Amino acid sequence: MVEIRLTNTRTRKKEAFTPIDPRNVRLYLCGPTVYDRAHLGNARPVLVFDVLVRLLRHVYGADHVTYVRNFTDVDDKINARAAATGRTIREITEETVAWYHADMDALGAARPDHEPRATEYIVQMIAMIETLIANGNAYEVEGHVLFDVRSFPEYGRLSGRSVDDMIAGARVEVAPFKRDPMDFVLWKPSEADQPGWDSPWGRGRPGWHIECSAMSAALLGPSFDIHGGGIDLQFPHHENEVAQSCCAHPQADFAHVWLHNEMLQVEGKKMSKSLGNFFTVRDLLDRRIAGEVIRYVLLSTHYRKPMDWTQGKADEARDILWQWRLLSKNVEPAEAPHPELVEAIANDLNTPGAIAVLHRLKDDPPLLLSSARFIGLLQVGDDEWMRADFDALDSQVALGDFDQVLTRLQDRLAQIRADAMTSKDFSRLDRLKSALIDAGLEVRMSKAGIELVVSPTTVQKNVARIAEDLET
RNA sequence: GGCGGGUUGGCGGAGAGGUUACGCAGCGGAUUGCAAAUCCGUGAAGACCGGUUCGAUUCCGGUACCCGCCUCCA
Repeated sequence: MVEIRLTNTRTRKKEAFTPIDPRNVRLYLCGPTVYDRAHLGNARPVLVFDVLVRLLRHVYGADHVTYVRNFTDVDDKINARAAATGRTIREITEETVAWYHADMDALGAARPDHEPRATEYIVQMIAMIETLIANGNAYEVEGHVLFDVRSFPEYGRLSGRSVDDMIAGARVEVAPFKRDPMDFVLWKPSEADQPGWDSPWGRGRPGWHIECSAMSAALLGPSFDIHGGGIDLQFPHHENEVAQSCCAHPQADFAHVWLHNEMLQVEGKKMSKSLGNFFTVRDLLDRRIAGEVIRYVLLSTHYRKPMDWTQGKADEARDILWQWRLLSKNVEPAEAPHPELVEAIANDLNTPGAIAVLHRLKDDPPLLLSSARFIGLLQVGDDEWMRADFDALDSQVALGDFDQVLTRLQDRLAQIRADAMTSKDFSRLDRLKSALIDAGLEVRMSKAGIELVVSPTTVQKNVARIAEDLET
């Protein structure tokens, strides 16, 4: 069996992965707060986990993995969006969930087994908060319930901070009713115009952190295998989850392995609205950058390193995928991926190493195909982006399939070339050739004949025009 | 101030204490009416300063610079 090694934030080491129960390997990934389109950085942990889940299913069996990713659908940002647009919270969250699904689908990320919504687990959250109060880890004050960080000696261990350090560096205004400045909210009161649920502490809504603790416990149990997210969630979100879950389930030990991906940058800078380099996955798709291309770029840097999104990388990825697509056209995939590729992924999800393996498989298209698919590339149906549409074409001639246009062109060119070879006058042929190259076509002439190959830059419309002119 | 990530050849980007990463670009050759594609070959690296070692880009310490978290942004 393939040995999987993962870097565990909890221990700061790369460790051999041993599931609690090999018949049911359980993972949890913090999902989005649904108030707007997912930006490119949101896609990174999703793809990291997508690759991880593919590996785990390969090793432990497709039916022996449970992958949970939540939707946070109660949050003050959502409330603000509703107030600003005059729409209902429900409309906004439903719409955003649908967007999220569409965008992540486009990146080839398989849907998790469960996608719980926070609002469906309020009962479990209230129960967990009651337990925390009963255990002496939380207290109610002025309609709020707060977690008492001093009651959990391990607090700060995941993120490598001590409570005292955090207080020293804190720049937060501390609510006067907190026992300790680092205490965080489990439950807070809602105004009449805010979403709220009845609870032992009055009508209110949950704090952010308790959601993930309650949903992971409900769907995966108090102890499970892998928990992940962006490194920015390590503190406070994940630290607080650990505190809540471990105190509510003292006999359990919550997530065994913590995986954190480093952040994404754009052209060397942090992606932010103020820098004007902020964009969503949908923005890229709308610019006709294929989901598969985005996936390739994100997987071409190891998940624990900061990664830079650049247009140059997107272009290179497009060209490589195009080449692989041509190579594996009409090819049946081999039965299994290349062992070295699986080994690379098993070694702390070394996706750049896996891509290097793919490059070496150019001579074996079936194996290239099965191996690429192991990391979600060259999937059936993801090659839509290779077909330019004819919508804008206002040709007089009915064109039919573009392949037929190319075949006709090839034949005409071959004829013209044969004539040129005898007359030694290549001027017309050269003019045609450069016109076709300008239109983005590859023109391959050999003794065997002429082959026209579409490239990522082919403007089919222009090629069709040339073909048309040649006919008349 | 505290915690963490990064710094590899022109660009992107890995593994490994000693033997080719890989890709893109470049260069040389084969091939071609000319090209393209393809094939063959090839140069090019490890921020800086110390230490450990027979040997370090890889381990340890320090310096510099970049980035992030500590503020419910993955």
